Amino acid sequence: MQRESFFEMVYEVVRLIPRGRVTSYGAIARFLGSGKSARMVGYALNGAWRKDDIPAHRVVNRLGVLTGKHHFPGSFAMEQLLEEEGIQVKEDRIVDFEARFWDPQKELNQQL
DNA sequence: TCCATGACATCCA
DNA sequence: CTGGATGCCATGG
Repeated sequence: MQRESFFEMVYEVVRLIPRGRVTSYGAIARFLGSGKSARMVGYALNGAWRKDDIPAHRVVNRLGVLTGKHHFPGSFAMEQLLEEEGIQVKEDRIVDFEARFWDPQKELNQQL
């Protein structure tokens, strides 16, 4: 029995994303389980904005596009938050996405 | 239980 | 580049 919802699991992973790094919905989905779908991650992040602990701006789609910037509370732009951490954003896309990419499955596995 | 929705991922035209 | 279709599956009505 899952004590936390799928959302909570996603939130935990997002919280672990290092500053100045980004990850994709699909990566998180694979990390949680091959059976999960990236859609669920996006769906979960949809409720993340309610929690100020969740750096949802570090989560983008597989192309590094800020697909969810439209869903942000409004005051703060996704790009602004990203550049604040040293991440360059150009045309709603993350510059050097591959270099900035943070794979939970890989990175966390090293530490564990 | 069925139906609709969704911040995705892939494939194809 | 755009747009449509399909797969994926948790959540809510």
